[in-house]
Amino acid sequence: MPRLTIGDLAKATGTKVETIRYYERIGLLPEPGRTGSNYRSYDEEHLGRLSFVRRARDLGFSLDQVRELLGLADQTDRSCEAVDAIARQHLTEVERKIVDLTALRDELAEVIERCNHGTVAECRIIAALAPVPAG
Amino acid sequence: MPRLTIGDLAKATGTKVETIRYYERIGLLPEPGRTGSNYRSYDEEHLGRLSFVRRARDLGFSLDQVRELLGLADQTDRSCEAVDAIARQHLTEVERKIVDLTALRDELAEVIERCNHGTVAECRIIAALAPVPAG
DNA sequence: CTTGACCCTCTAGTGACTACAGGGTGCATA
DNA sequence: TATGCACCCTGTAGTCACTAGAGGGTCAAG
Repeated sequence: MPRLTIGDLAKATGTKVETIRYYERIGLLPEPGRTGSNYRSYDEEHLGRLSFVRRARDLGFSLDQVRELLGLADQTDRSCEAVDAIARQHLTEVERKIVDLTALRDELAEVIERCNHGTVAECRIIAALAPVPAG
Repeated sequence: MPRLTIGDLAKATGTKVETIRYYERIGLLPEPGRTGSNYRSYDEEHLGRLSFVRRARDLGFSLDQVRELLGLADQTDRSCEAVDAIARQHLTEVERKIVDLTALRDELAEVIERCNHGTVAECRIIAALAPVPAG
């Protein structure tokens, strides 16, 4: 089994070294063994676990959700109901964010559209923000 | 001119009291006068300024952007080019976020779709995260 | 034997708040 | 007059998910 330094692991997973140490500190990744000179020493299992974390993060799961998913992934003969629930909850959140941002975009676009490129005093963007016409 | 306590201002703008103090601390709002018992005392101008900040925040501008917009709003006879630029830049960011989140939603939905509600070992959601089939 | 790339720990910073802890003030009510 | 409650004050620390830096040790190549 080949041994990896933290830098190797970082390269293999597209993670910064500091982030790996951070994940270890918060208990998301297990403490690896150490070499004689106190360097962290990883194997394939660590690589798999970190890859899991990164893929889940790329899908927008929070670290708490990733922690839960990791815990569930180990209990292979349980029903995957809980996994499904976490994923669906996350999907709902993402969909809500899209709705919110879309409304925001429309409002912003409208405000910008109205700008006649004159002075600040006449600016519709500022007017849209200010509660009174600067009296 | 009616005087407002920080609580009045909070109610009038839908802002938490702590947030108003925070805005003052970071120099986004001017330090108000104080009463004999050291309570902050606000007037209509403070109300206008905080309303401006909140509307800009609701439109998703960062505090740094709000600071810039506030500075620009005071120079009424300048061209509103800079205002327009900030707003357009923000719009671009919002649009990029929508694109990213939409791609994310599609990927998540696909992963969830494939879940056959069996055991964790067979779970397609976990499989989509794990790099190897748990060998 | 020195240079440079890597590794270590520990601390503090980011954005935009939020939440205490530990006090003081003001007003109404019994 | 006491007391209770809602409000105000300062200051500090917590949130999330990292990121950056200080100040040092290790290792391989030339």
